Amino acid sequence: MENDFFLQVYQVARLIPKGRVTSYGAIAKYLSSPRASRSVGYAMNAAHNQKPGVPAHRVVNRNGLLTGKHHFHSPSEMEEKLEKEGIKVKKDQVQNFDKVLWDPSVELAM
DNA sequence: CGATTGACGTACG
DNA sequence: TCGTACGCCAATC
Repeated sequence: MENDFFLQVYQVARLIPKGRVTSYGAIAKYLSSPRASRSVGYAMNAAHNQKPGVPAHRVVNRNGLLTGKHHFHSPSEMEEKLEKEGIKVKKDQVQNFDKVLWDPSVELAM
């Protein structure tokens, strides 16, 4: 359904498999708005208010950089969770980003 | 309704 | 290769 743009972002974010990450642009692209990467990040800003708990820590920028870690309860919580899922994070930078990258417009396809 | 902001992305120098 | 500028989309003031 054509829920709010925010809702779609949350839905996709929850679909991110464990040990995988995605980028704001990838989600935006999946929402038929490849240029709405900024809105995706904005949506994540409200993700804190979501009850289900959006795995925003699995969402990073195009560079695989944890740009949004500063918005978590703790700036280290993001990388800590990522490493906990098997993702290697080096100084806010996701290692093997291409390997752990989970693109909804590719994995979910169609 | 207009202006500003933001967890981005791409282009240009 | 690195830094700065501009554009896009949605929400908030």
